[in-house]
Amino acid sequence: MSEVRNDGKTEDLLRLDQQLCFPIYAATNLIQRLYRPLLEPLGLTYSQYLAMLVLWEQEPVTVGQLQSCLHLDVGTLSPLLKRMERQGLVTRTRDANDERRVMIGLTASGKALREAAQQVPLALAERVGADPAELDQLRGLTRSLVGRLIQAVPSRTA
Amino acid sequence: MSEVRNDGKTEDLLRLDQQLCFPIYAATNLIQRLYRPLLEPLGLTYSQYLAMLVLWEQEPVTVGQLQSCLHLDVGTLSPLLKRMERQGLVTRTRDANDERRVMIGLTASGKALREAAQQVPLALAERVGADPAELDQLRGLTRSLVGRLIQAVPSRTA
DNA sequence: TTCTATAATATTGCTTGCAATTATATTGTT
DNA sequence: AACAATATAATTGCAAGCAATATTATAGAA
Repeated sequence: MSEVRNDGKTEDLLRLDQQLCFPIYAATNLIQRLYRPLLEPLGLTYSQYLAMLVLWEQEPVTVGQLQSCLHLDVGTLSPLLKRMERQGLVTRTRDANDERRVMIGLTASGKALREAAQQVPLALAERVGADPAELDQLRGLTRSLVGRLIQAVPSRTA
Repeated sequence: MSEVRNDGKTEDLLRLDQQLCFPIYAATNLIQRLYRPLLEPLGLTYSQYLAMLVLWEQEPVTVGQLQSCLHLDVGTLSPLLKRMERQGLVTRTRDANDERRVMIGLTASGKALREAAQQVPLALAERVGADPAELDQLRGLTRSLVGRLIQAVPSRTA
């Protein structure tokens, strides 16, 4: 009988352009499409590139450390790292002191790849061509959101 | 011989916390993990939820329209829509005027699902618990980035 | 009309991404 | 020492996500 009963406020909350999640989702998909042709010559996917960014800073690192750095599930990282090992970028070795841990290290060619990767960030920034100050502000706000999300998402370790 | 030769500036560009892409990437993954338990009772994945948001606003719609609304590849949308059809949420019918087009419409239960979805945005906002003004600002900046990205990403229709 | 170019969607093959489960190792308790 | 609890990583099963390719339909040119 009654038509769709809404006070008008809750109805608007379902509009696509009211969502915050959607532009973030769209941005990450579009960004990955932009990275692809830049990373493909390096033999890297976008997530592999992120893993390499971690490893180029610190190495070796356990799978769990990578997990908490990248906020990724182990079910994502395990096969990803195996593919990277198969490509000769990283080494996977059990920690002798704690056989549960797997240490991820860089091979020589993994380390060498850093040189070629140097130009990726600039090439991408050029393609996007946005105001650096605006991007800085966006990064800050997004980081603070990520901080909140980490609190909000139930840790699967429980 | 020579150590890693960098001027220090380009080196920093490869640091994970220098990236804008990474917090966006992490945010979207974490957001989807937050949505999952809210959407699972509705029988929706996150991307299916986004498609429903479009359809609840306008319907029927062609696959191509959904594609440009959501900035998704047709290779993503085609199977997604088939799954939604199998679940009885949407209908897929060839346009009689142009047999190339497939019109996506809502079934009765697809329309009805809107009621149950009403509480999702508020439930999520509550879990995240961030300053609404900050989120508004973030949404604005992200939207403008998405606008730039759309320009930057080569359209596959070419 | 006929033949080619373009448009719209679908399919294939691959890499994520995650929940749930499993396998193995360490720690803690008794 | 024995055994449960915990920690770490791998595996399984499913749904995206996209590039490349294929398929079918319309539009355009000859």
